Order: sequence, then C-alpha cells, then structure tokens
Amino acid sequence: MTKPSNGQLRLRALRKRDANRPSARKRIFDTASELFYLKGIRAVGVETIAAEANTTKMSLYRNFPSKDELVAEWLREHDANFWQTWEAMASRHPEDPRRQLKAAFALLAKHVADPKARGCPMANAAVELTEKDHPARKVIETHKAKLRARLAQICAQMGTRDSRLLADQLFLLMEGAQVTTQTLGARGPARNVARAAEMLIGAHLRAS
Amino acid sequence: MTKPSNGQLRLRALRKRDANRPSARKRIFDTASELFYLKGIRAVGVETIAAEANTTKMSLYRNFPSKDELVAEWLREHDANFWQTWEAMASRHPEDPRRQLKAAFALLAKHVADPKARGCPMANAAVELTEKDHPARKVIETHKAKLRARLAQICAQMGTRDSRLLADQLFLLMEGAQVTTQTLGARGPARNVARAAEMLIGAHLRAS
DNA sequence: GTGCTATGATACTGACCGGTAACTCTCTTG
DNA sequence: CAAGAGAGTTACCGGTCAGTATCATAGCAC
Repeated sequence: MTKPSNGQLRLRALRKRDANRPSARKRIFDTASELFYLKGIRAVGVETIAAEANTTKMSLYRNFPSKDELVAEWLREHDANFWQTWEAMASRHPEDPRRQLKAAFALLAKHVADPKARGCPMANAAVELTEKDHPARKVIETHKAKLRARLAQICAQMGTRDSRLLADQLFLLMEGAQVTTQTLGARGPARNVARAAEMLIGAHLRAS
Repeated sequence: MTKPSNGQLRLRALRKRDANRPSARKRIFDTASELFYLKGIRAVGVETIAAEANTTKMSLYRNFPSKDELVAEWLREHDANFWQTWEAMASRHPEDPRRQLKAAFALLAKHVADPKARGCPMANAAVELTEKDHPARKVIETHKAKLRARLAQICAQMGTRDSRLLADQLFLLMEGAQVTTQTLGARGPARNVARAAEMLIGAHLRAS
C-alpha cells in the first residue's frame, strides 16, 4: 500500500546524488545527540531519531549495536569535545592557573546564558539512566571524576592551602549552574556562577 | 483460567481484615513516590507501581486522573514537606538568619551523605520531563523560585550588601550538591557543601 | 437485612518500544 | 563490467506503555 510517488523518488535521487551529504552514520549520530540533549534520552525513540535523520531504523542498527550504546557513544564524544575545549583554553594561559579558572567559568557562564541550553548532558544522563550497569554510566563517572581532579590540579598550581576543598566548591558551582538552567532558566542563579567562583577563589587565596 | 487458590483468598482476606492497612490510594502514592525517586519517573510504569503497592492499575486510575498528575501530586507533597521542615528549622533560630542558613546546609549535608540519596526530586523531574506543558513543571518552577526568594530574604536579614547575589551563590551550591550525588556519590564534592556555604557567607559579611 | 463505597481481578485497546529479517537500489572500486 | 559496500524500504517480532471496561467482593452505615 501507499507506494512511493514519482515525486518522492526524484527527491530521494536528488539527495543521493549530493556528494556532500553526510553518511547515514553521521546524520544519525548528530540527530541523536541533539534530540537526546533537548528532549531527553528516554523520551526519544530510535524510530524518531532515524526519521529525523532522514533514514531508517535499519541504518541506525547497522552503525550502532543498540540504543544504549548510541547513548554511550554520544557521551564519549561529548567528553572528547569537552576536554579539547578545556585544554585549548588552558594552553592559552600557561603558568597562570587563576586565569585558566576564570576562562573556564566564563565559558560556562556563556553556555548557561543560552536559553536553549538544558544543562550538562552527562549530569542529565546520570539522572535519567538509573540502571547501574548502563554502558553510559561508566563514561559519566569517569568524566566527572576527571573534571574534579583537573580542578584540584589547577587549584594546587594556584598555591591555595586546601586545593581539594576549593576544587570541590568550584565543582559544586559548575554543576549547580548547569542544573538550575532547567528550573529557573538563564536568568536564574546560574548567571552569577562566575562571580561566585571569583569570590570563592579570592577567599581561598587570602587564607593562604 | 488459573483461578485463585484458597491460600491466596485467605491471604487477601487476612490483609483486608487488618484495619491498620492503609488505603489503596496511600499505598499507591507512597510506592510511586519511592519508585519515582529511586528509579526515575519515565523508568517506572503504572503497572509496576500498582503491583508494588499490592493493588492493581484500576485502583491507581480510580484515585489519580493520570500518571502525569500522579507525578505532579508527588512533587506537590514534596514541596509541602520541604517547607514544613524548612520553617520548623527556621523557627528554631528566630532573629538569627546566619544560624538558619547553617542549619539548612547541615540538613542538606546530611541528606547528600546518604548513599541511597539520588539528588533533588524536583530537579531530577525537571531533567526528565521536557514537555513544557507537563503538569509537574509548574510545581517545580514555583518551588525553586520560592526557595531562591526565601534564601534572598534570609541573606537580607543578615545584612549583607548584595543579598541577592549571596542567595544565588548558595542556591548554586545546594543544587550542585544534590546533582553531584548522582555522579560522584556521597564522597564526592557534595560533602563540602556546608563548608563552601560558610566561606561564601563569611566573604559576603566581611565585604559589608 | 439493604444499599453504598472502596477495592480487587481480569481482560482488553491502540500506540509505541527496541530490535531483526529480507530484499532492493545505487554508487564506488577493482 | 563485476563485485561489494553502504544505504533505503517494508514488514515483522515480542514486549511494554498508559488508560479503560466489566464484573466480583468485601466492609460499613442505615
């Protein structure tokens, strides 16, 4: 029933001829990333992802072993992008840990100011995926542990007495800013995250 | 097929005779509250709730118009409990806003130290329920806005120059502590939330 | 007793879920 | 030209989802 019309066939042919068209895998991955972030993981079905990527479920399962693994892949890529941005930012202020922190919080402030932002994909996924053996959980925990350690490293370079404590406090501010985006929006407490970090850093430096 | 055995009948009769047995509504509500919090909202079906409450789906729908409304009800009750606890705590330190904040963060610290804790039900729900017209969203936004305002009020009573700013910073710490519970656990940064709050309050008071 | 209310039990709807089978088409590479 | 890889299409699987209809049973109030 409902055979494809000639119009549809021609459209599809046109699309195929376009050499610039990304692979099905890339389209699926990009679409899934966007939908997972904006609508939530459990709220988005594989059929929806495929349709939105102008392909079908079969292409999804030819490129990814399962939805759970697709989710994990998405978060792995987010982790890679995150650290690439982070280290690029850090290398712009070598030997100046304080400036590195300032730049990091400026970046965060810019992100949470975006009205379309919906917090941190990692933290959101941790809220949604409660099965402790979900493949994404390892990615999430590793990512957050690394961030905590990286913050502590920078704080130590600043010479603060209790660098672990300051790092944890900054970590709380970061996570808090991301999550409040989803309840009180960009005009909520998140917009004061950079100032909060500055005050905390200042207080620690004075105490050293 | 599979008629109930005499044993099952007797068991049911025994359960019914127990006058202390809570109503189906209460059992459903309590079970749903626990499951929603521990497993997540979308991860728990109405059938599971009913079974876990030793009743059936029909009793659920006789007492609640829909699952979405049940979720909203759960959050409304959480809001009521939250403010009852909060105001009881505040009234224990009348005329001493600083002590009120200290007590609030002590309570929060105790909560996030529980290894079974899974953050703030409101914030978690905000992550899971992305449909902007979900009945729970209004409850969540109202709750968080009220908390933000209440914090600002207390900070103003302390006489800090920029009480709104301090309130937002404390808010970020609170939300951050709750959410990090789900990625780095009770031994994560959350355990430093009270100290972080103390330092921020101190810095603000010194600046006034 | 007679109702009334709350509860239970079972079966069902239609939609959607993640995942698979089988076949076709088209483009690329040798 | 031939062969193979990537991609599209359609139909299907078993299971679960939220929500409903129907009938039976129990306890309570009058």
